[in-house]
Amino acid sequence: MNHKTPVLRFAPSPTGYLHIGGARTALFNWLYARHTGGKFRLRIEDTDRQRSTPEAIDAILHGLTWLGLDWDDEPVFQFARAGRHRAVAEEMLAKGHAYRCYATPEELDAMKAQQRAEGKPTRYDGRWRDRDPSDAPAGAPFVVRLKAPQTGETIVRDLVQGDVRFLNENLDDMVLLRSDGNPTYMLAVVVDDFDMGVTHVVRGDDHLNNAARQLQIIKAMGWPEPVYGHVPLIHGPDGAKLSKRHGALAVEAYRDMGYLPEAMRNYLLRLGWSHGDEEIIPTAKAIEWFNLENIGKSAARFDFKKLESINGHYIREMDDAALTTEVVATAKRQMPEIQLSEAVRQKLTAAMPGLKARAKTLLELTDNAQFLFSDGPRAPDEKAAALLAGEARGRLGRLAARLDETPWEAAALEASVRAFAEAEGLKLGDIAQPLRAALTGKTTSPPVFDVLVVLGQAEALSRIRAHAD
RNA sequence: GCCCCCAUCGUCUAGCGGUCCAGGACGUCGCCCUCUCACGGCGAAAACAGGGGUUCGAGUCCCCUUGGGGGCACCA
Repeated sequence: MNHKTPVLRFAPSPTGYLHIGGARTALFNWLYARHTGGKFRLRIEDTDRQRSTPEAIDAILHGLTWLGLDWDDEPVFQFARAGRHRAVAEEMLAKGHAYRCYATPEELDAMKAQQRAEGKPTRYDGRWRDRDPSDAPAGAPFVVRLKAPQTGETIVRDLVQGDVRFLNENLDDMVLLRSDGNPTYMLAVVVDDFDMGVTHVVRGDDHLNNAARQLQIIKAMGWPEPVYGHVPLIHGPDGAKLSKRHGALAVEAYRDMGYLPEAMRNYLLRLGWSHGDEEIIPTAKAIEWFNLENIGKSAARFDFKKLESINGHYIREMDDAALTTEVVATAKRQMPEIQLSEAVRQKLTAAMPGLKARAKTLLELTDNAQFLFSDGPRAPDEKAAALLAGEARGRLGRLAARLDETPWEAAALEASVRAFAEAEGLKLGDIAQPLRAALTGKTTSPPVFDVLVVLGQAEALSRIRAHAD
């Protein structure tokens, strides 16, 4: 192992949004870089010209930014480096570590078909490996293949999975340069990692097999081996592979569902990494504690319930004013026409201590805060309407008269309502619930005396009288 | 088909040969608090996939089976 400052990288291919699995991989890389004082770099693997789009690049960058994962230096765009990749292929050719293969696609198909028919594994048989270059058909297209070792084994020393051994006889001579002169992924990754000085390759374990092949190129070039860490994939709630149907959403979908970036980081970290029994791990602690050794070896399922619980925790921890800003932003996103005045913002902030204990997401919080969004009587929902029927109207009317005389302060209001209940021979709940319904239009809310205070006397009384006789 | 990885409560996990009749968290179910719903507190049910070894002793090491997952392109 070397003693240079670690350089980590996240290398998404811009063929879609940043999904939750990629987000976690990015998080692990970022945490390790921050933990060690190393670098966290980005490389956009845009060599698939058909499927790569600028929109996807944008989505990935925005996703990372929302998650709070900042990167060092400028992102590297892989396609722009094709020339360098070609040069390395040439160098390998010159050193005898690679050779030209003139087999046509049809020929290779036939080869594979026969191997299958014979029940043998389908592998390139090395038909051009030792052929004299003068046999080459003049002017015919060719690919450049790695002259891979045919005996012995390639060992991936993985910090997560341990030593993983591959028999070289099972790895065929892979293509380095396509017949159109463009590099393959295997070549490009190795060259870029080397040029970027990448010391630690942390990525999904769907790349574990690739690591062996990439190692063969690295060895042929005599380059230093990076430290590998292949992280298990995340599965959907049903245990199946993550798909759009369940969980493989763009990270920004989580923002839209009302999750906080800090909560996402905590949840994602805990999904596959542990530090004893610690569950609540704020980012500062995460940076302090993170290591590659404690990454779990098995795939994890995504569990919204736990995410919600952690999100609720961070909401409760969050500053009231900051939360108000989030609520306003959420309300605007949901109801673009809404105008929330400075007065409303102040009420929201004042009510926030009571509100935030009752919400697990920003969506829920915003929904529960709606009774503060505008003045005027509330249209009660079905359950609230039931509480406002019958005797409640008369009681509310008499209560309003009493409240009119009460100092507008929580303790005094509570004393007043309790006295009223006693005078009417009621339990506190018998009047508090209709009161809540009149004030908020709902059957649940923060403590009703706090609601009275936040609303202010005039607004509160007007809402009560709207449902009183 | 071939190669590779994985396997502790429903879920995420702790456990790195004895201190584990297996601990924490989410969820679930009780109880307490209480003006509602939450928050908070207390408590309960709930797991070492199966079979062989190794060892005085195995959740922890080895092998097999089973079950999941990933990879086998001139895609990344």
